Amino acid sequence: MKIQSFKTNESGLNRFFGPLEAKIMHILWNGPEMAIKDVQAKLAKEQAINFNTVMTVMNRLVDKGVLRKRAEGRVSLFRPTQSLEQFLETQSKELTNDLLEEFGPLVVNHMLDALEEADPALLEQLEQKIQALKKER
Amino acid sequence: MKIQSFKTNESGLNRFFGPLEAKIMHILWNGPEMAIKDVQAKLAKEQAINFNTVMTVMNRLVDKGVLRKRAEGRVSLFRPTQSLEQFLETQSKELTNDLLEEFGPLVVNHMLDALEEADPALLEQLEQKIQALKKER
DNA sequence: ACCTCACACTACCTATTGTAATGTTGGCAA
DNA sequence: TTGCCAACATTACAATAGGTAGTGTGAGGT
Repeated sequence: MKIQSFKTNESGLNRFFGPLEAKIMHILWNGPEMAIKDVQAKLAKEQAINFNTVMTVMNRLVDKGVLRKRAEGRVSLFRPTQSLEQFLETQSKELTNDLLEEFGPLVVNHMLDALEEADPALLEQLEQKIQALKKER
Repeated sequence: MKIQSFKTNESGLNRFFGPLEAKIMHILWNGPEMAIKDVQAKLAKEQAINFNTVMTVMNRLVDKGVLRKRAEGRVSLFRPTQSLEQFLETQSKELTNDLLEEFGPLVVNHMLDALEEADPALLEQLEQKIQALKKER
């Protein structure tokens, strides 16, 4: 399985995951390989949560291919299959390609409008990358 | 309600709608204001489909705000609230903004890589737009 | 008066996500 | 040795989204 939907009404990891899934991924991305109990303990700091609930969701994340499970004695240890950076890289690339495929030039204009308002520095970066690309040819 | 999810494993209108919803929107975007029966007739050319099914889905599209319903005698006529062009414009803008918000500079790079491969002409367009923006200031 | 047609209402199915009870098993303690 | 407990597996239920469709209702024409 794979991530296959980007939510426009959420932010951060919640754009790719359900709320509990997102919290779990956040924890696993900001710590070492962990057992279910460890994740539960971290989640419980905010809100009491059932062990089995955490287990079910973590196993589903394994099914989806975003977590990897490894047996260590009778305990299962979980860690993301990709680093957060890789994940964001993969997702943003996929989304960018999809957007260009689907909308083509429309997106180029929106991109510029958005860049101009939000972050003129990125505009500079953009121009320089274009120059660089031109030189390559 | 509003569109709130962009599917990466689909294409065209199916990125924003369910498969039946997408077919219905396609029909309404490529024809005049229509009654349920008209839409059903068009759908039935490919595949027999129940009148009530079409009605339910069309009413849900009204709830979502993408269709508008108008009583004409005892018949209800439906049409999109936005033109297809406006819809795509809105969606691509929203998505572009979200992408930049979420990923910032990452997206700028992917955008360029994708543009270079897919459509070098867009690269030119991009550069010219940047020049134009710079002059404005 | 009644029948038909369009619409409304309701319900069920599948999938996704959150939630949690119940079942199973293997290793350690008494 | 026996038996309990911790961790895992299995199963199930709720909510939401979307596809499907039966049943109910009401207004117009016959």
